[in-house]
Amino acid sequence: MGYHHGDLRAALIRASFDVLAETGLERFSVAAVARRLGVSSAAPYRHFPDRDHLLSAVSAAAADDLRAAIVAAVAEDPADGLAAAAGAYVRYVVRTGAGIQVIFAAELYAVADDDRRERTRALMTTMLELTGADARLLEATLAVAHGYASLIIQGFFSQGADTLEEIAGRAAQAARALR
Amino acid sequence: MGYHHGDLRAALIRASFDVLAETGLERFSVAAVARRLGVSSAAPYRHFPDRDHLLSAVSAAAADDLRAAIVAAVAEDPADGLAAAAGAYVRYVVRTGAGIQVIFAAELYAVADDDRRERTRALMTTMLELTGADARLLEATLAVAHGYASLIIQGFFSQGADTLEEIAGRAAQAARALR
DNA sequence: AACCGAAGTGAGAGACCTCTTACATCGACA
DNA sequence: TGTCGATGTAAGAGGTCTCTCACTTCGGTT
Repeated sequence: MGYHHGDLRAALIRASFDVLAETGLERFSVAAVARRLGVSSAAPYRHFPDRDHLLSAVSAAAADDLRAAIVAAVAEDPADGLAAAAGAYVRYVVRTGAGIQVIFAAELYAVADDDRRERTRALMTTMLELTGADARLLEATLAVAHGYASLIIQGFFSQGADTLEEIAGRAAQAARALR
Repeated sequence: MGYHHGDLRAALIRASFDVLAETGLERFSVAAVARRLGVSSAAPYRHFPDRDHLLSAVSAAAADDLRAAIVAAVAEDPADGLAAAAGAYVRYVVRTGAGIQVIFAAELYAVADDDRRERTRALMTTMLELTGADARLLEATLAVAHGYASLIIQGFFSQGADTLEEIAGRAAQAARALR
């Protein structure tokens, strides 16, 4: 594949996940994403007007993926929907490593990207509709899942001691207790 | 107050909290802390060998403060200890705005600062001892509190709609349900 | 009173980042 | 086949940051 990449826009979003997982949002840079793809550091600006818009697109993609993962998990175990959703949430974070850092990142709200905001909202309302939980219980469940996920990302769990799968299970268990 | 500051070391740590609250860990910089205190950007390096050691000291201070807040809250309502602790955790975040971003930040584990690690550990064992909870329940409670706290910091709750105090109450309520 | 060390300062090297500009390449379509 | 627009590049302006170095200030000790 030569001068032209093919689908750089999509590749940038995918590579951004990797960079976020490796360095964290804190050290995320457009330049690092470009390097990872072997394109010049100017190339991303053909597809996104600035760094924040790239991150915003990453955020929208993450919200969509997470939503899909939750939908699938709830479909598999509808009777225990919220717990399944919480487990899926944590597993998603383990898999993608980063989406979460960006889905709810306030700084990105500055970007005039209604798409993103909408997809985050869709994520929430989907959970509401699927599980039939009231807003309060949903909020608590989200907090549990987000708490476990954040702790994982921040390196709270000494690796090796617990499988991430075990942690996801405990998150689901905790969500179940909330009801 | 002239050329010499008095207690710049402590002032740096305090100002770091403000900077963290305003800009987030993501955009934290030693230079910004120095600016805020009106000292030269070289001054902090008289007290901390590098940026990570400053953040590590901030982290240790945050862990201590949070621990004290939790101890006080549990003492006030020992029968409902874990819920009180969760509420205190969220309120602490609201008050200091930032400590949490740094207490569990994996990147700082690189710093050879056993003090910090120890104080984070003390925070956990204190909760264990005070409340008599088993490790599993404690973990779930921490996740709830940390989840609510992270969501607040990330701007998930549209301000105005809920008082932060109300949110802290809901976090405590959720923690209570876990038992 | 003189001095010494702790704690400041100003200047700047070196790294990295964001984003711009002028130019190069290539695929699609006339 | 020729050309044109989309998508890439190289170079660089301008910014911020971390951390260093040589020098200054000043409180406390002798």
